[in-house]
Amino acid sequence: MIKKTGFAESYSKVLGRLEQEILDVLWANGTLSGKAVYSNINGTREIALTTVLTVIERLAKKGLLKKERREGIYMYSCAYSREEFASAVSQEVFKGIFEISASGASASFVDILAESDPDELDRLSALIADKKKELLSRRG
Amino acid sequence: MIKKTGFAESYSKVLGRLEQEILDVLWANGTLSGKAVYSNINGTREIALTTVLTVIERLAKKGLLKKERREGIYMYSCAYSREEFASAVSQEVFKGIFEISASGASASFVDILAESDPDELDRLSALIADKKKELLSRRG
DNA sequence: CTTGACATTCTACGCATTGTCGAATATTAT
DNA sequence: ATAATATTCGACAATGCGTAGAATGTCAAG
Repeated sequence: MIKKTGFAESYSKVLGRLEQEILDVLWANGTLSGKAVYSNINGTREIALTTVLTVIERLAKKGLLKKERREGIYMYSCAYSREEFASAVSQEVFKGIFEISASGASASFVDILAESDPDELDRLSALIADKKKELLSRRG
Repeated sequence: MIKKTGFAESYSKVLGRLEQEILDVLWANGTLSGKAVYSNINGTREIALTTVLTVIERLAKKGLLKKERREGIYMYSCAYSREEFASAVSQEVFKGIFEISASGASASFVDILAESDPDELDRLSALIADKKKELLSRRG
């Protein structure tokens, strides 16, 4: 068991709230106009159109969204799938954590994975098996 | 293989540079005065004493450092071991990433783990097996 | 070609976090 | 008490995110 420390919450930030919402909407819907994204989010909470558009633009500028003009208006879509995005971010985050301590990380990973998506445990086992084979064949 | 995306670096930040340096010095040395921490870091690069002290204070305020007066001056030490810290931060970070995509995260985790510490793969297998048992017994 | 509706961009503020320090204050030893 | 040393305070810059009004651009109908 791992102690409740209270300090760690602040380090969990991968995406801001609105950024996350925007990506979620686009992952769910494929390609949408800025206004359509806004409509989705505004259905849930009060927010100004320009707020959503501003953050959409920032995400596009960062390369997370594709922007293309279609029949007069700009349409946005995610530049990376959920999985691609999670992979890329994970790589960096994991590197950072391993720099602190590799041993502490594995245990936490399994704990949290089991909590958030137990079925993934099997898939993870398979991934490890594959990776081991890969390593062996590379050496042998 | 995972594509180089370029956007992910910014999301890897767990600690700021100076924060990390300070914790590293204290993890390596146990308990030190602020000035001693400063000396360690100043040996590597130019920095003002007060800069180091300020960040030390912030870390202490966050609960990451313990502060106690000993023979007239304040001494600092890490409130958590490297492993504890990595665990706690990992938990939060993993939660955040799993919200995006658990499968993408697993793949990356294995990749990076294999790269940075291949022997940990076996340990990870064992952890998964244990966790599965744990889940089964909890249900059954 | 002008006008009005709608789309897009610009600019800017607030807040939080981190790095950076000098100045002010407190403590201690002589 | 005074000088040296230790500690705290307040400040500024840079960055990132959320927020949104103002300004500008686009385009079709009249």
